Amino acid sequence: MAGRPRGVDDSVILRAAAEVIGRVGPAGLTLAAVADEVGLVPGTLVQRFGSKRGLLVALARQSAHEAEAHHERLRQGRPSPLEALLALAEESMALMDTPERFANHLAFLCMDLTDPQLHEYALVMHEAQRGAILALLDEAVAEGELRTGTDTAALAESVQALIAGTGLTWALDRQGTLPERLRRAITGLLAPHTRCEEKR
Amino acid sequence: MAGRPRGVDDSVILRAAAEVIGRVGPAGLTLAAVADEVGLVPGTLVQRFGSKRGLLVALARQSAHEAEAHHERLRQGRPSPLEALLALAEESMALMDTPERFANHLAFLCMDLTDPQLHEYALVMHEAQRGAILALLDEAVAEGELRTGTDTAALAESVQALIAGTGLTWALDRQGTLPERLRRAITGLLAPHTRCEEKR
DNA sequence: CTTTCATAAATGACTGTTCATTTATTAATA
DNA sequence: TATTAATAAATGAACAGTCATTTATGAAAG
Repeated sequence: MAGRPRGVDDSVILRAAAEVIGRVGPAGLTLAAVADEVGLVPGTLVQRFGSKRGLLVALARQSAHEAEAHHERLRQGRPSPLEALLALAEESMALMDTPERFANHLAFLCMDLTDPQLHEYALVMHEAQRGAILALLDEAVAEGELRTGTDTAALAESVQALIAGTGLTWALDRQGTLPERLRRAITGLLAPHTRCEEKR
Repeated sequence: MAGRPRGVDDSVILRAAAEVIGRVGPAGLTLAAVADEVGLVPGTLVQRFGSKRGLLVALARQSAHEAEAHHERLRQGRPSPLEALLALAEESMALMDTPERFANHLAFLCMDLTDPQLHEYALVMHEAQRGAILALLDEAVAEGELRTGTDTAALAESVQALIAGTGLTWALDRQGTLPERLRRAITGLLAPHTRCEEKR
């Protein structure tokens, strides 16, 4: 006994919300803007997600799930663990192709940090990313790309910090492209621990 | 020709604004909250700073000037350039002693990035910090703490990214204290380039 | 008396939320 | 099969609250 079918799917609405956040930031986000984007009306969004905050929670949950799923199939088709690591870094910034969008999405993440329920999902994403980084570093050691004995756990934390931090410096000084700066920063960090570095 | 003297100084108001931002975030910032903090009334702030945005611009300007002045006298009393560098990292997070406050101040920085006028001051702060980091790294090379031939420019960029990024990871997983994690991350990054590392 | 600072009240715009109503679809009944 | 009931989705108008800003007025100094 189903009633009227939904005109637009939840995931479409959430994607629209993410798009709006990227454009006007989390503070400028309004139900009217999201509703406009998908051809609905503000009240409908409240009825479907309970409240504005409910929509944001749903968005955080979807993002977390998507990120986890993405990390699973990251190694496929990459020539080496370290190349896969660089790909992870770049693709984690997929939605942030301009300094403004990066800033707005980062601001959304900051908002997450002050709301217990949102923080939960942000933490899931964060730990999934660190797990993926650590796995790739361990694999790099196993395959001989990195020196045996490397403290991969400490390195993983630094790599993760470097990814977010490089995005921020890029958004500030706006020089070059983000992918190229990520590549430079990460390879610079890992260079002293690579095998070929031993020949120096 | 002075009329009635001001009850509270501009700098006091701006400090209060920074405090409010740290507590409720830039989105939750309201003129009423700031006015309350200093014992004034919202309208007064509008008259003195032109608008809410004017107050934020003034805050950004003051922060930039304070940061520049602070970097000047950073080397004094520090045993070594690298120790001074660690001090710089820790003190740049002075206002962000809790994960929430870090998140809120970072969100304010993100807001800066989308407003041309605010971005200008954020850029000044950013470049002043990078200049200070670079100077300390160069000094470390000159004094023999770091290997000669080290690419200090590239390293400075990484250090700066690492500072902000480590703050973010700390705000997310909330493990340990920020100073100790900053110290670990930065020394880890620099370790391969230190002199004593050559003995390996 | 003029100038500057501060106040208090009022305004106007914006926004999340609610509610009654309409629309579209499925299930049951004769 | 044709018709009716039940259900969920969506609408549009209205509500209530918040907040920055403006205006008119008073107070404190030179």
